[in-house]
Amino acid sequence: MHMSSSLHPAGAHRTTRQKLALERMLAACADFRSAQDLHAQLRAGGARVGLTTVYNNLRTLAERGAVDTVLTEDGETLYRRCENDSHHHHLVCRVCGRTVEISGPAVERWAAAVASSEGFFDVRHTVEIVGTCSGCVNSPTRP
Amino acid sequence: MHMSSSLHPAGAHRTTRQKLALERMLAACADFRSAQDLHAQLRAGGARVGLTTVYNNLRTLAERGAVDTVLTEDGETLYRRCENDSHHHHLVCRVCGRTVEISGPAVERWAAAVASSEGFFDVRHTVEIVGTCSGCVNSPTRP
DNA sequence: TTATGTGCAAAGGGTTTGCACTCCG
DNA sequence: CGGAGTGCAAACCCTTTGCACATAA
Repeated sequence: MHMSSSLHPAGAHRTTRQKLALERMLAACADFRSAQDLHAQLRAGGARVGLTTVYNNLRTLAERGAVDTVLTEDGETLYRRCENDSHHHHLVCRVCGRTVEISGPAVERWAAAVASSEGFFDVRHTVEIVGTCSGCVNSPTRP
Repeated sequence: MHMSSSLHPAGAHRTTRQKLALERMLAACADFRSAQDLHAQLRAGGARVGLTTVYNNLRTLAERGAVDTVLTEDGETLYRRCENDSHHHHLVCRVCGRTVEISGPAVERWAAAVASSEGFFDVRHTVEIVGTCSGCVNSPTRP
């Protein structure tokens, strides 16, 4: 049995109107957005896209590592395009949502060291830092 | 209007069979457990407790800071009694759930430094490290 | 006694799945 | 054409809420 005919290379991806719209939307957004949010904006912008499709594509993009995901405490997943292929973390403003991508070789090393000293293998870690950004400290109202 | 009569001090807490059972269960568990899980174990142990009550009490305990909570990627909240009042993080085995409390002055300093260099204030952070513990690396089946 | 606590049943809310239809390649 | 992609509706799953009943103080 031939595993894959020359017609369909391993990860065949079709270009569809919906995918393009979603990718354009992601490219235009600076912060993390929920799937529902992105869908609503797409609809508002006149794009005919289903919520399921948005979920499907976001999941795919996330698996592929093309978008970052963050979990909110109320069980929502937020997505944002990576502007940086390498491993990194986020510093998020709790008021305006402004996000800064940060990388810290120090933490990476620390996490790996701690884990291996406890005899753990195949280690992954997540780090989220939230604070109030300078712009929001002085203005009590949301921008 | 008198805000509170002398009969009922601000945070009145009643001691009930259910609360005691839950607290005993938490005291006996070393790792993070889901509400459903704790409820199932209570039932299995013969305790007559409702799922709603478990949720109610866990929420209260968490607000009070008596238990730590962790969010899984599939939207579940896991609870565990705090055995350590100070700030710390967790190293969790993805197979058996074994948890090690870790503290890392290095990360704390790093997080604080990164945040302030970006002009953020009132910073909080979360760190979760997951890996496969030594006991689970060699045994493909779950304990 | 009485209001706090309990717990069943049902609603909520984000996400996934079933499945027939669409349309890219 | 043929199968990847789409999207409605319904299922899922964890969690919360409504409300009548139980019970600690």
